[in-house]
Amino acid sequence: MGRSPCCEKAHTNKGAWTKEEDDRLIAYIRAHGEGCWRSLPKAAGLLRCGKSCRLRWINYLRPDLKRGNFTEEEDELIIKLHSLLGNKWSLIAGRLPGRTDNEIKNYWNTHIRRKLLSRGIDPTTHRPLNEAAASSQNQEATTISFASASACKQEDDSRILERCPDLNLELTISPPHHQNQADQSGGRTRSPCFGCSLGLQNSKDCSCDNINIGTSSGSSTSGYDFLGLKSGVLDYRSLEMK
DNA sequence: AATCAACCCAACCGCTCCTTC
DNA sequence: TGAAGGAGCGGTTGGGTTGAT
Repeated sequence: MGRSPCCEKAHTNKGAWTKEEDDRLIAYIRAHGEGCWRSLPKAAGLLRCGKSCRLRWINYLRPDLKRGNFTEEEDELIIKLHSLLGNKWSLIAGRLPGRTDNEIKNYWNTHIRRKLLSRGIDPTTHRPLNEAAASSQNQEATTISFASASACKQEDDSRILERCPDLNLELTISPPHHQNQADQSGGRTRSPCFGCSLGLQNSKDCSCDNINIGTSSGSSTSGYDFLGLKSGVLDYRSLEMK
């Protein structure tokens, strides 16, 4: 029983994508945009599952992807965000323009985990290894993430700030706002620059024209948009507590 | 040069969440 | 209100590549 499969497995290709398949997918999305993934393969003449097409596009073919090695700054940012968000790779990816959740997840598992371990830091709890070992015997969850936030949000917030005082975590929940909204209406998307979205307004990292995206004392109705909730980088749904 | 192990990363799988009816 | 469909997410796997012996 259970759900019907997302596609007819018997007539779909699996495994590595060929150049021809890539070209077909790119051509189709250029012509029609990212529409319904389920129906896309048939429409594009691809013998692939819709999920497979989506993954291929998002992780590999999207034109805005940044290829190449991670910088030291990206490393540190990933570590910092992981300490706050846990394994919420899509949320973390939302803060790293041009990087995908899959890419960051792979990079975490292959590089950063080891890097943290070599520093004597538990990559799961972001605490010193000996301390992490001790607390794990304590049965008390110590990971600071949204997964544990619902029960003790206030406590977590203060702990997060304690560890990352440079990150402004005045989170606000607002209705989803899609980046292409402005595009669709012909307007220019006014999302904050990367620096601003990390709470670095007026710093050297801020490259935007100082759009007021709400520091805590900034815009009256909008709080600070740390996770890009208003800028459309992320959808507020992603922040739901488990 | 051959073999083996470790590493890397693209892709798959199964699940959850959201939307629609 | 609940069921079904679709999209997205995170964990895992498998094949290719690289480095060591």
